[in-house]
Amino acid sequence: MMRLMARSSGAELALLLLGGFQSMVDDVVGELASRGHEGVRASHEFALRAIEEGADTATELGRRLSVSKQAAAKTIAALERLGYVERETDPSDARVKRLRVTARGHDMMTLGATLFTEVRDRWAAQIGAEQLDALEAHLAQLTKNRSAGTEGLARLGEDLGEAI
Amino acid sequence: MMRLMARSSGAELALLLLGGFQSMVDDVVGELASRGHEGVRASHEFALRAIEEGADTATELGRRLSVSKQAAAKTIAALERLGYVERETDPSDARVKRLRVTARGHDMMTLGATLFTEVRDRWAAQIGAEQLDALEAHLAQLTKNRSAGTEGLARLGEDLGEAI
DNA sequence: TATGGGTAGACAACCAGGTTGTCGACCCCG
DNA sequence: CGGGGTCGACAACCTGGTTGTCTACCCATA
Repeated sequence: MMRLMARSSGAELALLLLGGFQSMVDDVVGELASRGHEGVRASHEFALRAIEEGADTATELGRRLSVSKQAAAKTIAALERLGYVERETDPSDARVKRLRVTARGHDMMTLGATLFTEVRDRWAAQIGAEQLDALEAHLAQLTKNRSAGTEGLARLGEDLGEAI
Repeated sequence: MMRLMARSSGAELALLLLGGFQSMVDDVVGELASRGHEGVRASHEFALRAIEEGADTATELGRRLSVSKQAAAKTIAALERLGYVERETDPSDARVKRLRVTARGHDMMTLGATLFTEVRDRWAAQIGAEQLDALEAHLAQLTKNRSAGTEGLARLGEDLGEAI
């Protein structure tokens, strides 16, 4: 029996995709930390963006992120602790706690977006803008039948379990 | 202030990479489950491969996976429970429990590798083999300075935390 | 030969981020 | 005015990591 069986080319590709993702995220999160946003995780950025885009209650955030409302509530608690969102009871419906992204939250979102784009620009410089555009387009095509948006993030835990 | 701020193109790319990874893994794990390997996670496949390639003790597996030996021990326990590895005390060093991949373990690894490759082949059919090769080559180039191998997997939890 | 330093693995406590289930408060419709 | 559905809180639990501590063991050296 042969030892050291070659890693399948498919698995290689999966690892490469994961590595690319990790690389970007590590970079952005690290830079974010060094610019006054310690403790933030990429998930926070995505959740914050969802809130800003209208998911301004725990239940709705859970829906957008494809996660239970309890899980969303935990994320919100973290966001609140870090000063990125504020909660206040909706005057027109005493059941709901309305979420509002704070100024610091907006700062973080903006900086995060910028940092992500900077990484992408660096990549473009490295392999050529056309190549990177093509890579992105192909990836979009290959995953277009699945929910590749922010919702996908929610299933990361699950997929990670499966994936790591 | 404008609402609905566009997602940064960089973040978009990160999400695409993650989506691609998830897509492959979901596919493979699902197929594995339907072929007699229920309960296996992609991490198991990677850990098993590391064991087969020589990381045949808990401590060494931890090293390869960039994870604590305790975490490696938990993975090994899962692998053992699923019947993919066996442990026995090393006759020449009573401290170590030597790991051995079982026949079923080899089956799973082989099938997993095949399934990953099949997904890759499907992708090649979808966007063209040259395009996929180029995508892979570019990704490899972009991540070549980081440990893009199996070790990266271990940090998934961490990165996920950061990333989701 | 005794002893002590380093290593392997077991065990416990803990944490993060998910899950489900239950509950009280509340809205709104009939 | 009463009841069904929704919101958020709380509790218990799971998974897959972490650190710290402990015992058993190997090995080198005084």
